[in-house]
Amino acid sequence: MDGVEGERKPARERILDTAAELFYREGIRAVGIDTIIARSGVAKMSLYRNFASKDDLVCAYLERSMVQHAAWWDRVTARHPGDPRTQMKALFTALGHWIDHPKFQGCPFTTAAAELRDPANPARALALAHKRMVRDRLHAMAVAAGADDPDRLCGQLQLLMEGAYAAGRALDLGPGNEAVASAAAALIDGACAEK
Amino acid sequence: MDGVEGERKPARERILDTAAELFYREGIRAVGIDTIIARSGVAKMSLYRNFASKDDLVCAYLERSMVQHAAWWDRVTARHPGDPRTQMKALFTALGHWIDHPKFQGCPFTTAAAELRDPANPARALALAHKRMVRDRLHAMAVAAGADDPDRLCGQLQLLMEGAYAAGRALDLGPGNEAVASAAAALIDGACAEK
DNA sequence: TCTTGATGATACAGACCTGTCTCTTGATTG
DNA sequence: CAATCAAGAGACAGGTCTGTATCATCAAGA
Repeated sequence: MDGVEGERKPARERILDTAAELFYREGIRAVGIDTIIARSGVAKMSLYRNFASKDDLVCAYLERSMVQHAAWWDRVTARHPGDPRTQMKALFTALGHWIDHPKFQGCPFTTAAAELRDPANPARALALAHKRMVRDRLHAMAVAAGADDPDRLCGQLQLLMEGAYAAGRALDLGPGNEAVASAAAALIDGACAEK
Repeated sequence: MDGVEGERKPARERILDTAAELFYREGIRAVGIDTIIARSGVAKMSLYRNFASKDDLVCAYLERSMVQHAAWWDRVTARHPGDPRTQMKALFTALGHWIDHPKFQGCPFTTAAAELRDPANPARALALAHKRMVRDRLHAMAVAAGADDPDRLCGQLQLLMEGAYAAGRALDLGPGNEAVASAAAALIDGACAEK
């Protein structure tokens, strides 16, 4: 309970930490239960006592990623309170930096959806739900920023966001850093022109 | 002996047709050799006589997709000879329409790269080579269109292109059709304005 | 007719994956 | 000390996957 520094984390957390890192870096289908077991130093039964199945573990990984993503979003926008236009630009600038990070491997939700095509897969449903949430938050910001056509700007920005995730290290393209921020600024300024 | 008269549908072609459809629709890792065999009505040994391995079949699928993509690109740009600016816009308008097609399932190369993370995988190398080729063609068009900063415009457009592929049916987002064309037009006009 | 080559059908080997079961260890608590 | 319970270790079952080997079929041509 008291989470002392020297103490080992509970099995469930070690499993989830390891699974998250491996799923993100190597892909969900490419990482087997046995690998997660070995890397987290946990018995197989400890995994299946904490998670009903691999699918369940994947869902836990995505749910935790959603929480982390929301925290990142809030952190960035909180730096420009009451200024949605600058908030939007700041999100894309931050995204451009994240793309250049050595650990960047694309969007975990987009990747999960690409790997898990079955519409009935609960992890896929989570990934789609996350994208809808992002869309809603972008739309609200576009409205708050006074865009002439918030739907259009929101759609354009989400295209750009997905493109930034796809074109990063995952595809070994050149530095997307500058292009992300500049494209977002061009679209935002174009859509919020004074009239 | 060598006289390759075109027989109606050699086994090799039936296999490649079936594999391409299944790989694209359901994913590469999700489709097994046995499924391809059953769906194309071919013996397993006929597959392995024509393709050294599943990896080899995946490469053949991607290589054929590259040819088809290049043909599509040429078809669209040929409608506006000598007008690179309109050519670029036409490419994104066409892309917006393709996204709404019922069979659209994202970019086959991006998906392949997402599924096959091993840097040594030859199919992954093909996917990355394709993206570089697209980048080069876009860059040449940006130069020809007289963009102030061709590198920047090229980067922005490729971000947008990847975003359009990712945000289509694969992620169940709203109609990207209009957003794709309008965002491209905004970026292109913005980059070629002062001249 | 006999040969030859391509293809279909099927069994099988070996590897890997998920998920279950049993046995043991070690820490906490009465 | 004794009881209890979470967790480690590892065997195992049942399935799927890739790739190989064997045998049967069928058509074309000398």
